[in-house]
Amino acid sequence: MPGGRRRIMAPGWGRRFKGCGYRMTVPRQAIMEVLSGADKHLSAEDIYLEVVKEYPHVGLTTVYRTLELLVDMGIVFKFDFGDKRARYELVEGPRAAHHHHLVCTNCNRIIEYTEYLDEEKEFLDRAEKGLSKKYDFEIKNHIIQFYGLCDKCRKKEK
Amino acid sequence: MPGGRRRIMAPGWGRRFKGCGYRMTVPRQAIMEVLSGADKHLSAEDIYLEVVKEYPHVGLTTVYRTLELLVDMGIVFKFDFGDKRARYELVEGPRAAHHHHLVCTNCNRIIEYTEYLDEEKEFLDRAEKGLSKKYDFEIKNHIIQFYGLCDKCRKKEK
DNA sequence: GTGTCTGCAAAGTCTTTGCACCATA
DNA sequence: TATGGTGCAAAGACTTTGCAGACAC
Repeated sequence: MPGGRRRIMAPGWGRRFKGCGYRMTVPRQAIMEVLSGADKHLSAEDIYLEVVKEYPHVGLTTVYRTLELLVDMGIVFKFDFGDKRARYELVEGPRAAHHHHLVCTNCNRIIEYTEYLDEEKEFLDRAEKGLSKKYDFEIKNHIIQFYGLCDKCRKKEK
Repeated sequence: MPGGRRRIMAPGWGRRFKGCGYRMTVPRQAIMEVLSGADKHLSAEDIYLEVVKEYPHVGLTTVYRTLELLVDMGIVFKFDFGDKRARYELVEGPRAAHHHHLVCTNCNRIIEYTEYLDEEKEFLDRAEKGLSKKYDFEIKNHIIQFYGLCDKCRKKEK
């Protein structure tokens, strides 16, 4: 379901893995394909279910291990939305336009938005520059999330 | 340890609980005191260990249940830093100056910063206003986190 | 007195680990 | 062939649930 029928060969990844001292394998290839074709952040289980359709022998453990690898390599970003399962998303990729999230604290619905990115960029550039200098901290990524009630839950509360 | 020896009576809370249809009890009072005296975001267990010092009969379950209540009431904010345990912090309170976090993805150290809040406010005000209108979303809170490597971990990596 | 709250123990959920076998380079 | 990778099952960590007894109002 996530990623649909698309088969994307994700060609450059083998090199990327090798460059980091890792091997390219069938499960890893499959996971990269799912991530490349995904149109939203996926949980480990989402990815697993997708991979298993084509490669039934692959285990959930491998998905977790590969995701950890990908996060370490900086290829994938890991999100926490407050429900307990983590979500994963390609840092850069065909559809990985930069975006942020509105998280409904009642029903856990997640709305992505891409507005205000210019204003954001201006603010973030300044903050990142200043903070990394002041705290000697190498910033690799950031997250902005707004929490509150989505339209449906607001209506219910009334 | 978190919160030290301070005993803060947190007087208004009883009314707040009642106002929401809940009762003020000894464990709840104790938890509010710990949160009020805390000088950083605490995990459920941190709070539990602190409460138990004074009220040994209180259970961890009650801490979890109370925190959930407090989050629902909008009194406490719940953070996820990527390690799996959630952290809690009073939304407003004696020392709850607004701040954000730098999270080291290697050692999980968390650095709070309060710089750039003016620039941030400007950007956030505009974004909040626009987003809540566009998505009919009632924004109650927000989070900004930068991920990367802290000074110590940068040195180690070299 | 009544409905809420609490503690304990047990269950649940997501994630990680141990280990023997397998596959990539 | 030598490591690194994999799957399965079991363990682990944090959090939630069930239930009888206790307490606030």
